[in-house]
Amino acid sequence: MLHVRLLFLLIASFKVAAILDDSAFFSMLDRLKPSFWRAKGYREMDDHISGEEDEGIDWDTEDELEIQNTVTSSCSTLVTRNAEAIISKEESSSSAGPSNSNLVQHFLGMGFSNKLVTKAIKENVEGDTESILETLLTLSALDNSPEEQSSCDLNSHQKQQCVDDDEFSSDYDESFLVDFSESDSWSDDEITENGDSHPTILCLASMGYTMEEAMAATERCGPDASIEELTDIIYAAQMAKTDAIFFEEEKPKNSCVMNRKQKRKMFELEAWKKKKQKGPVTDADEVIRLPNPMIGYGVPSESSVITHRTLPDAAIGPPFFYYENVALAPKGVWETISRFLYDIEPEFVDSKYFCAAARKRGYVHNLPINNRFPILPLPPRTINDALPLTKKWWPPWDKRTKLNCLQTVYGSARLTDRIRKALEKWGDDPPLHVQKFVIEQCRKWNLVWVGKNKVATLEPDEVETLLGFPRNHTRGGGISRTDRYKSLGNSFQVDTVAYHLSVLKDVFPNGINVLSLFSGIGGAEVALDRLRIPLKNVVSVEISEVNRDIVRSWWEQTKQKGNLIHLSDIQHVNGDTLERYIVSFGGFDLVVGGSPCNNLTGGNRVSRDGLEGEHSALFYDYFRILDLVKCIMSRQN
DNA sequence: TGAAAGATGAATAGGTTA
DNA sequence: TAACCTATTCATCTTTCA
Repeated sequence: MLHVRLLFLLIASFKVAAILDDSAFFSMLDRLKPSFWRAKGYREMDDHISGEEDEGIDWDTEDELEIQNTVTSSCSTLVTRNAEAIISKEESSSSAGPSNSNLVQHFLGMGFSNKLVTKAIKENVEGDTESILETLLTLSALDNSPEEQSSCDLNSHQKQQCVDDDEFSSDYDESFLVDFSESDSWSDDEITENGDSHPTILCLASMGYTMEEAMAATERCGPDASIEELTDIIYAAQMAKTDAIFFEEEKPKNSCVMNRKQKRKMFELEAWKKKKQKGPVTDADEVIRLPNPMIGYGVPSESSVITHRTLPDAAIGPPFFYYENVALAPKGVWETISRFLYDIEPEFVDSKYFCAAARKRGYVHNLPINNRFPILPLPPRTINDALPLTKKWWPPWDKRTKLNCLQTVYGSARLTDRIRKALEKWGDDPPLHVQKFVIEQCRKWNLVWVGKNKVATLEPDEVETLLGFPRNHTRGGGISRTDRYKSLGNSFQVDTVAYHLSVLKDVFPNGINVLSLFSGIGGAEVALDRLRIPLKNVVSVEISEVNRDIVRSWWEQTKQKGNLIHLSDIQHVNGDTLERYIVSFGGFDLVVGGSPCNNLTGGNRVSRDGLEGEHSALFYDYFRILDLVKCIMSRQN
């Protein structure tokens, strides 16, 4: 078996891209973003479960069992050793001459040691970066030749002794997910008798995944699965790990597995080379632009409608899924979301084409897009039609016909009082600067005219109506006015979502099984109900007790015939949970949800951190669960 | 103690103009 | 084409008040 492992060492020593399809390779590696691995520690399972949820569930999933029996591969030690060199402060003081300092720093930043960089530069006097890079790769391979791996290869016992030192661990903040496995029981039996292994497994191993990971993923997805699919599965399994694993991560590492940082380094290295070869990234390559007008594949009120699109192969097949978030997210966010959700192009739609309030959102889904229909009657699409009592008092110099986005916070009574007093000074024709001030405040806080010189904030029930919910949907049950605004502000615009989901009515005439993630106040459930699509089984995952109560109350008041199951924390939803429901229901027909936008929205002045943000990172749980559902369901079919 | 009010800009896109 | 202007944004934190 030794020669097989030597092969791994060689593979890891050279460009992985050479043995992979470029797009698959970069797609896979690009997913390994820092935020991806910076998920918060998982807490104990304490999901609140109602309905038919059973007690005494065995939370150890088959997936986890597979993972927990995984082992570490010695092949990735190569990169580990390089990475150790990266963070050596002593080494970081370059000995190269001043003229090369930028070059040295550049390669140091890639993760090569100062020693190797200096040597490579000396060997390439012309200073050609491409040549230096090639030399560095070669030197890295030699520097990590099998002879130098004495403490880290050959058998599992010895591998245990290959411990990442403190310096290494401290530098790699993503490393808490490094150990996919806790045991280290890789036996040579897991390589085929003749010493060969499936090429895909070799590729995965060369990327730093353990052989067990690679084999488990291959087993689950079949031998013909793409590298991208396999890495997705491995990731999903990783994310399904419980906190016990994370606590283990705080201990000194006994693994030689290439960690996320190292994988990222590899990606950066390859990406830099690719960039050099192709030149600067162009808009056409990567940037997702918002459409103008923002009508997606079409809205009821517009004549130009796209009725056909081609989905990526990985996106085809059950379940249907529907993901939502704010359109105006920081740059790169939608590219990442799209990349994770099977490279489906987002559909950006402004709900101002459905109702009287703007709501610019992006939707990634694999639903059909032909034969959509809206909920009837169509909701009013102007402020005056939606709020007819305001028409009488609307001054001619306020040209608004649409409200801006319905937010989670609203203007105060004191503000509207100040506006009234400012206007009363001037009679019917306030000067332009006063008009400008008033209009600015009205736009900012969505104020409407309710009397002479009187503006007012929207009432919660008016917000409910504008968003397509039943009046008083969020009222009562102990919820404050402030929390009503907050829950509503975080919700779907029902008519918009229903228009997209309407295609499911013919597909599931007898009802639908729904996995609703980040349910909130039940926008998806209300949309399906308003479409008259029977809700057979709904597993609703929502962290807020107040919101869960709202949905439960709606469920009872609308006399739903199906089953509603509530789970609280999406981070506790694992493969076993999902498999139980899938077996019980015969599968989920729709996975729907919009993950938190807190760290994406422009209104957040404190922590607009993108998908790395504390809340918005939960997008990866949406992907994790969706991918698990797809995998479990495909395994059952 | 909980609810409401007030203070806190930047990122981004689109339009206009020189 | 670049510079400038305008408009928009599923928010967070601290203070005030009843």
